[in-house]
Amino acid sequence: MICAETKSTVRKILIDYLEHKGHRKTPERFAILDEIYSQDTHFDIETLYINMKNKNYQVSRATLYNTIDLLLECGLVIKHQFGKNSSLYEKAYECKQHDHLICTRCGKVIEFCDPRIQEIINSAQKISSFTVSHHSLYLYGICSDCKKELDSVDANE
Amino acid sequence: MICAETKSTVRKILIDYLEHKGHRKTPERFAILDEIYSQDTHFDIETLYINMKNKNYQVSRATLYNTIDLLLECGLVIKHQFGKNSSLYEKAYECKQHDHLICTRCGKVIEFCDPRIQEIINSAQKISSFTVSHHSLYLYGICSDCKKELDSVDANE
DNA sequence: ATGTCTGCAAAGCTTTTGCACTGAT
DNA sequence: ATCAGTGCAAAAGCTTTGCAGACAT
Repeated sequence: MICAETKSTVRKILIDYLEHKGHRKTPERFAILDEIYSQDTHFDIETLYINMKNKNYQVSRATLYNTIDLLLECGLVIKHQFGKNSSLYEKAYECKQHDHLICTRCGKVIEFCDPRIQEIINSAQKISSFTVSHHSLYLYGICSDCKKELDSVDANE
Repeated sequence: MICAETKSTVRKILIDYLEHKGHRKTPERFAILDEIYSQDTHFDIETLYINMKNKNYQVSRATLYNTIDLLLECGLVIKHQFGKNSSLYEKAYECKQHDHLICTRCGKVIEFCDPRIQEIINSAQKISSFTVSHHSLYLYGICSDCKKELDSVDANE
């Protein structure tokens, strides 16, 4: 799932960040980081909570939220809101940059890559004088499976 | 704020949609549509609720949520989740296509346009066999004002 | 030893749901 | 006259907060 090198690199990033900010290096924070980097898909807080509980590493939801905030700040995690109620998160280091196609009917999420997005970001930064740290491109639509189902519903009307 | 022509066009779109789906043409639905199209910025449900209450047109939150769902389905409204807790909405007809730069520190939102996004959508549709109806591109970063503040904080450390 | 971080439970917010009533068809 | 749609209030779900105790420094 995750190579040892990535694991030690992200730990180092977190350590540097915590030291720079004067935060404590608690075991919970590293356990949460490890768990997140063992995930290969988007996850929500509840799933993370259950997964860690199942592995007999119990942390409270409050700590998960606190720690996720830290990881967001140091760029090790990205937060998404795909239009469902709960936020989804995703590890951010050494993940190939990708964007998301979301089916508005069944909720399916497909990832895709397009280097042209970087050109858009460069232009926008110049115009706005923002410093862009990350982005999310969501394309909402209907997936091919749902399209078929909708067509057959229409046919029955 | 809104020209008479746009107002009558979006009403017509809603009427067509309601008739096609066999839904009733209730006064609440048109009042909500009008109120949304008199907004010029992103809004949340609570703001919409308060605004309509202040104009002595009282509708329940439940009806607002129900109606917004209909308007989303017929493409007259777009839903955003900028990373705050509550969803933000925006009218969708005859709005110039635009995307969003979001300051992760102060929450400021700036809109920008880039036609190259359409090329990306076209490619993604081909590859995934999705039918994309709309999209949201969020660029997260630090705005120039916050950058100044952060620099002065760093200087004091 | 100190003060930050954690865990727990309660509170807060947004959104959804159940039910009786209203009104568009 | 029907039954979809509305309003209200309660419930549900996600996230934050307050406080006592634990532990990294």
